[in-house]
Amino acid sequence: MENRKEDRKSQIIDLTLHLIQEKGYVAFSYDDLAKKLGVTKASIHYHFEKKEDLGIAVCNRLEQQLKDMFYTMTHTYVDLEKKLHFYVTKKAERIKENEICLISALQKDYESLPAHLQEKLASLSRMELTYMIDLFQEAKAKGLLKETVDPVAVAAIFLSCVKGALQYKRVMGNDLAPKMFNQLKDLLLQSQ
Amino acid sequence: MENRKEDRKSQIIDLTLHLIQEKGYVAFSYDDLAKKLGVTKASIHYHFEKKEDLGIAVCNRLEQQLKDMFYTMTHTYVDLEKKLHFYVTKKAERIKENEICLISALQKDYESLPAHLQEKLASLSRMELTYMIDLFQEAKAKGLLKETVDPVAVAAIFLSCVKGALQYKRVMGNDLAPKMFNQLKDLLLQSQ
DNA sequence: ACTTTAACTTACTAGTTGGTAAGTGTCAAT
DNA sequence: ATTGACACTTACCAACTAGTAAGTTAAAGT
Repeated sequence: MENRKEDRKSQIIDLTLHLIQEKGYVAFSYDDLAKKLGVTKASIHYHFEKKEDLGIAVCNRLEQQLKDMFYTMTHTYVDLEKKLHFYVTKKAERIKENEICLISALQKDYESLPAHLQEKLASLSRMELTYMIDLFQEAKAKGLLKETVDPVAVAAIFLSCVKGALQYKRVMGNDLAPKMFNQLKDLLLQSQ
Repeated sequence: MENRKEDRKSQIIDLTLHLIQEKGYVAFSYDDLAKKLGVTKASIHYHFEKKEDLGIAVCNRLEQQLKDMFYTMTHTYVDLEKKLHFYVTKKAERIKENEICLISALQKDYESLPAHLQEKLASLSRMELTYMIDLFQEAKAKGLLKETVDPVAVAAIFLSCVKGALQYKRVMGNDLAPKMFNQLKDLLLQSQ
């Protein structure tokens, strides 16, 4: 059957996602995967011949997740304030589960990445920022944001804070992230 | 002479700083150091027996740099805007040299770090944030910031943006970072 | 019954990693 | 002249890395 193969492939990608979050691209190994799946290293190489192939598969999965999330966000809510709130809480949930942003996790090993993966990752990063810019642009057009707000700048600020909050959580506890996002809400949203 | 030894030690720490920025703690090796210094690997082990020892020396160097910088910042300027501007431009200089924040660079490999280094790094990270909180607290007391500003939250937001800007520079070019910091200035400072 | 294919395992290679033991040359102090 | 510390080098080691070649097993297709 066709899906048996796809199941195992998918399983490997899932596991790799978690391992990259935990250790990064350089530090995770085919042996880590093999041991956790109860198979041999060579079996992983059968599904993904080179580490780079697996890395690209992970990036594609990430791209799909990002697209799905922004699709859900823009199509399940009409109200733009709720769209933003959806994104913030969705990301905030992951902070509580100790899930570091995967794009950040890959970005840290950028210099050690094969060229093809570097490009993939750069385009992923641009994509995420572009989605965010669109969102703030739309929100501003509807008068939800303060007049002085530049959508490009706040998109970058917002994403930096999401990624930063995840890092600070480890050393500063759980209270900091909500404070940060409440503060951002106060600073950005038009008070009525 | 005493300083011959300290020179070489210092030289190794300097090089390690750059290598960690480039590749991270896990990915840099004693062989990298040895080749760049034109000596053998064993010679590096003579100065820093374990990789962890070198890691701790790097953290201590970092701590001193951080203390020096905040000392300079708080004692050469009175105005908060100028203090922050000093901090941002100091960091911005490093952006141009493709130097990402070293604390961030180490933080990304957190899970792979020896326990002692994890603690050292956590305290370094807390220290940086605490300095920043003090700064914003002082500024708020002087009425420079908006009433709704929480010093703890904005300190974390500001540092997240500094670290985030460094990462976005690679994929988004040089224009984004200034936009982010001008926006933050607009959002935080009391307009008159 | 035969062939093919997917999904492996066994057994390996070559290179790199952090780390060590033992020896070498240089130099300053005694 | 001898000692002793310093800053190394040579020559290792065991563990781990990505990656490969060849053989195995089970199931599906013909």
